[in-house]
Amino acid sequence: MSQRESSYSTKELVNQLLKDIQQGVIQGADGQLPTEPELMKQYQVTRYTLRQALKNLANLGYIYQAHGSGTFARPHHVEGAISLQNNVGLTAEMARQGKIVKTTGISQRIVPLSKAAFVPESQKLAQDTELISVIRQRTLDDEPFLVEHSYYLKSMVGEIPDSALKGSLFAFIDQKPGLKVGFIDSVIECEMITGTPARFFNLADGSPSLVVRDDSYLSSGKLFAFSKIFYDFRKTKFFMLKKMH
Amino acid sequence: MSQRESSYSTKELVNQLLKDIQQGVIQGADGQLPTEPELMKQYQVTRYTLRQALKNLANLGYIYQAHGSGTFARPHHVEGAISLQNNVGLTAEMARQGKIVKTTGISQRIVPLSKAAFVPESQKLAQDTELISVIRQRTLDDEPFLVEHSYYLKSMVGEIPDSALKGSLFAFIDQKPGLKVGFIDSVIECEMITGTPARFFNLADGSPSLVVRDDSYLSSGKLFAFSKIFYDFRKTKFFMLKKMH
DNA sequence: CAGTGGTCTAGACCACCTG
DNA sequence: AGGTGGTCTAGACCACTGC
Repeated sequence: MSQRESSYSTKELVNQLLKDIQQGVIQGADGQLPTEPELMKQYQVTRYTLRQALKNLANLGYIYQAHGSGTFARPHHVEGAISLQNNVGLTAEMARQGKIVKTTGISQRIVPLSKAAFVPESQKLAQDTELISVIRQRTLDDEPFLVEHSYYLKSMVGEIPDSALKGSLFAFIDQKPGLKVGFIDSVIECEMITGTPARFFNLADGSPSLVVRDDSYLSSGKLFAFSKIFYDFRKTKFFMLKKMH
Repeated sequence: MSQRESSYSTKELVNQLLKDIQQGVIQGADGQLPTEPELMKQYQVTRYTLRQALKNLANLGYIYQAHGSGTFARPHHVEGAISLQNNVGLTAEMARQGKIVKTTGISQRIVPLSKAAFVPESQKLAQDTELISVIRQRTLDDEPFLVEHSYYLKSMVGEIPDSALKGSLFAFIDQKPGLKVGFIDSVIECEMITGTPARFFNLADGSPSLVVRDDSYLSSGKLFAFSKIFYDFRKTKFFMLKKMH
């Protein structure tokens, strides 16, 4: 761990603690971390900030806190799995595991809602709502991995430059002034696929696929996009940590 | 909303707020809830307790808070979906939606780890660890829904009476003194099934299934069970809310 | 600029685990 | 009994939104 002049914000403390945990410089041989009073002193933060940071790390699966016993580092995650709770984006998350996500196929066009292949799960929009339809094929370590079909509400996000389509569309939206992503409703299911997705994965029509349906909202609560992502079921595992209380 | 003598705990406040939101007695026509100072006054709690409760409700998808604008009720969840974040158990969650989960087939036996059909994702145990193997077939509204194969560490949970096998094994564990469930690692994937699960679902060998692999830990951090649940992919949707920040 | 939720401080007391 | 994390109080200041 390192000393600092100004005090840590929760976010900074999360990053610093994570670094120190991964380098093994704060936990003992049994994985136990210092007590909260000691961590408060070491990192010069109040208990509130410390506990916010520890809660974040627990939600990400890096530590757990046992009432009456102490705080402990956890052995690492399931290999190759995609965290459902993590929100750094797919590319960044895979990069952490040394894997590379590339976008190999893109198409963009404008359609009215009435012509969309699917609609949001829990929201009604006018039939003539203008949508930007984006279909992307993406690979993981140069092998077919997913087909993503997204609809963005044109009235909310404006134009999407081709340069933004190759990387994280999510980051592009978040950067625009006045557009802050708030939350995403996800539905995970298993569906038979045909046509383009099946061919991209080199699977027969009628093969299964792990499918994630997302409805994306701004922090203001307004829907700005909805999408459907087809994953190659042979290469995909989703991971999450459920906490009891 | 109702008046109370003693002040609410966070958990009680969550339940009370949820009731008041679902009955529509606190939000306006546009779904906006009173401001935090007003809610503090109405429910006689401090801001800390109130915000803990609101955070819980937001994580469950019932409300969202928009910085600078206010707190709003959200339209309801995806029909028939199983929340990945909810921890009341499958039976109770389905009951909320008016659906009934029954256990139709049970088998229990003792096996060593070396004979288990699968092992925990991220933990090594001795090959001779004694396990209680439990296989259960469960229906949703009297139609085949899932096949669950669980292994419990005998040294930790002791005997499991037949009476406990019909309902929530989870609740049975949690009730035993000294056994408090802490967290569960879940991995979701899509897998081809054959044999018993396929026949239970009336599907051909090689049909897909939505599979959830759980590793269950006590609050002390010790693994006490691991399981694999096969869901009929035609009837299963998982739901979760991802929050950004 | 007024009003909203978001972050942080400082401190008290409670509940749980271990010796 | 002593030490751990969990909950709660009371209050300050910051950041964002909308008029």
